[in-house]
Amino acid sequence: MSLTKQKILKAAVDLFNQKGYVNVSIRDIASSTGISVGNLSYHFNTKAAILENIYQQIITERNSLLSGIQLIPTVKTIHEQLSPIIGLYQKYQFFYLDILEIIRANPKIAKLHRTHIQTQIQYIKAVLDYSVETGNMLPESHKGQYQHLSHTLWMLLSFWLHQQKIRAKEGNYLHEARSAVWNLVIPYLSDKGKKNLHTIYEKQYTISNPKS
Amino acid sequence: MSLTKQKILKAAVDLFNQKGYVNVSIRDIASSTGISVGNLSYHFNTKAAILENIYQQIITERNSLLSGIQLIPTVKTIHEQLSPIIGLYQKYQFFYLDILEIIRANPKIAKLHRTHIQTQIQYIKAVLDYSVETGNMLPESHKGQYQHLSHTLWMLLSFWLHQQKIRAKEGNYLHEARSAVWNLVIPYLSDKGKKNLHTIYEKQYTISNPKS
DNA sequence: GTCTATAGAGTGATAGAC
DNA sequence: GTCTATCACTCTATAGAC
Repeated sequence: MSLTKQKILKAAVDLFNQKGYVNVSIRDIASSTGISVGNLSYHFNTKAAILENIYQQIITERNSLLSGIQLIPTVKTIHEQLSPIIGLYQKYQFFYLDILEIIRANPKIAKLHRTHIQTQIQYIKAVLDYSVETGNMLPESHKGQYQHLSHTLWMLLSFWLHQQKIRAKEGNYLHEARSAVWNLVIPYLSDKGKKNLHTIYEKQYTISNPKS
Repeated sequence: MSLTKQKILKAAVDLFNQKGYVNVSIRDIASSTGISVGNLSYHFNTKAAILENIYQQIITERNSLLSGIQLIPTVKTIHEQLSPIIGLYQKYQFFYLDILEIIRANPKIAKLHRTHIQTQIQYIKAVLDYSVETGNMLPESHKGQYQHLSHTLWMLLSFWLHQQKIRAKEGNYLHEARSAVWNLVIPYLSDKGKKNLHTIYEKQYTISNPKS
């Protein structure tokens, strides 16, 4: 990809994150890149084309992130791996914040993203199942329990920034989102799992309380 | 409030729910109401004025709903009261779905809604605390646990429709949102609480599984 | 109260010179 | 590849007749 194309995409992501997808015009992107509208349109025919390229970028980054991950999830590795995952949600936050508008206007991305979400939830479920096997989590107490939990965990991660924006809470995004995840999981941890989690947070008083 | 004003607000809510707040023009609202743009502007100076009136309507309905509620929450009354609350999220879904765009463009509503959310979370917390007193829920196992849980419950309720739209799942909104709430709470229920919950769902196999 | 007509500022996208 | 100029359109809001 040409340098100009890369610069356009970078400027676009920054602007989208700042003002929201629908509030950024191709004029804004052009001037922020330092080129003319005509030139921008030469590189990307439409605004949708820019979005599609960014989405490809998101998928690529996420895949390379997941492929680099330890296959044996322990409490510690899960804790550490949450960091880059949450980081992606932040880097391309406009996509997750404005997802409803985006899929309304772009059926192609809508479909891709839908299966992507499905994959993510199943990935979480697999980590939970494996944690049962390694004795960090208790077995399901009723059928479907961990499917539900996976779904809620996904919601927590993918809407965390959204709720933070709405409530105008500024705190440490990574830290708080990760705390919320662990607090949700705690009741399902075995004694072994709890002990492992405690080791991670031992330097702190406890898993941080929400700021009410 | 004049009949015309009421008709405008009703048409506006319907259109906002269908197409999303930003995608509805005052022309759309006028023609859907069956009046001219000029006439619409006579009744509401700006699009923001329409939104503010709708927001007032939401608050009024919610207050009258909460004031009519049993003060002694049991598992059964909580279950029943979830229905009208979830119903409100559905009736004014555009507000919750497009909340980010709405607060971006309307600081006044942003501030009101922020304190409103705060109240809701504290209300949930109060219900949990009371449920501990009545023996339906276990005492907190660590400080801040139920504050966290209240927050997550609020997220689940307020983003449920959002995730449903994104994932293009059509199922029964009330039924599924309520199941998600109970599934989140189950690990914290006492034996008494579990028994009471079981009574409610006894005609079903179990609390419904998510559709994967 | 209700209408038509229009101002004025945006938008995405394109034509055509260099 | 890059630019300027412009088309064709949509939007909110208002002016002024009835």
